Amino acid sequence: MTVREQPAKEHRRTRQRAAVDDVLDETEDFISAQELHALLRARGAGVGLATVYRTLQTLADDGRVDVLRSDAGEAVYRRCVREEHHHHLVCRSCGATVEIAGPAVERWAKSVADQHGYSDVSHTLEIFGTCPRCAAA
Amino acid sequence: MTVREQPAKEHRRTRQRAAVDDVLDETEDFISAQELHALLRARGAGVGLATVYRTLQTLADDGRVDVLRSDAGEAVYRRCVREEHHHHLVCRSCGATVEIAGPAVERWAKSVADQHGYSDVSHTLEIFGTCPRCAAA
DNA sequence: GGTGGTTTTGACAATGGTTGTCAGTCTTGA
DNA sequence: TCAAGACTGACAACCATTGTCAAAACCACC
Repeated sequence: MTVREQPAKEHRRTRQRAAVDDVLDETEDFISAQELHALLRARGAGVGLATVYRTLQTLADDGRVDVLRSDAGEAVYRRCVREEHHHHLVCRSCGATVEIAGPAVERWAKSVADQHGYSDVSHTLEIFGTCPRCAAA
Repeated sequence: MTVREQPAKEHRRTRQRAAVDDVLDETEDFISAQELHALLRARGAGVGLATVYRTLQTLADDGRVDVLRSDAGEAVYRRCVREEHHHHLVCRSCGATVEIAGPAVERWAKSVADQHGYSDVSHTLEIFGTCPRCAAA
């Protein structure tokens, strides 16, 4: 039983928030505020950068998006989904990405956490390497 | 945690690096570069901020300190307890950290990368949860 | 103890993600 | 329709971190 039950205040529906929502709906992976802003600008739905940040913060506060920190320290966001997550094998050089399922790793992480009495467990795992094409070049 | 396979180059021994080392030795928890810099200044052993950053980066590259990202996105450092590559089980609430060795995961990551032809492989893996003490509170 | 070639340092500028500001705009309930 | 006030956007401010480069420190090697 969690104690934090903020009754998610009502917010006004605006064009900008709808636009951010749309992008989040279409985006499977974590996305940074900067990327989201660039995407919106590219598709013509201009939304101020500050507004993107504020909207994401609000969504995060309401528990409607997950927030992580990328390796570079950038905050990245993703629509909260309860579905099984997957990991990524990313090319360091060209960014080519392969999605990876690792049920064994999930179980391992869970059991390690259990052994130490940690509850409410989540984890992050990314694999980096050089893809065949970049290795050949 | 990120895997690195750089063969720890030799570095010169300087007053500044010794000072940073001392602080790390005395510090149980993760500490930010800014905090470390302030500490050094406070105790009279003035070390430039850029130098603190460089020293920590070097130590991290050599695998002699662990690097994490605080919730605020700040990079935080701690003397490595284990020599080999390892991961962390971190309490979301209080930051309590347990170091984890996962040889099976290392092998798994390697084999997944191999299957897709990726070379020069590294990976990051962190487990987050609520530690027993915070869960009780 | 000198000496020279490197490495390291530190002050400062630059970068880049994120947040603060505030006048003007838009949404909503009445 | 109308007023209250929530929301927006352009821009400045913040701040951790990195880049720069001349000066200082270090470490073989004389």
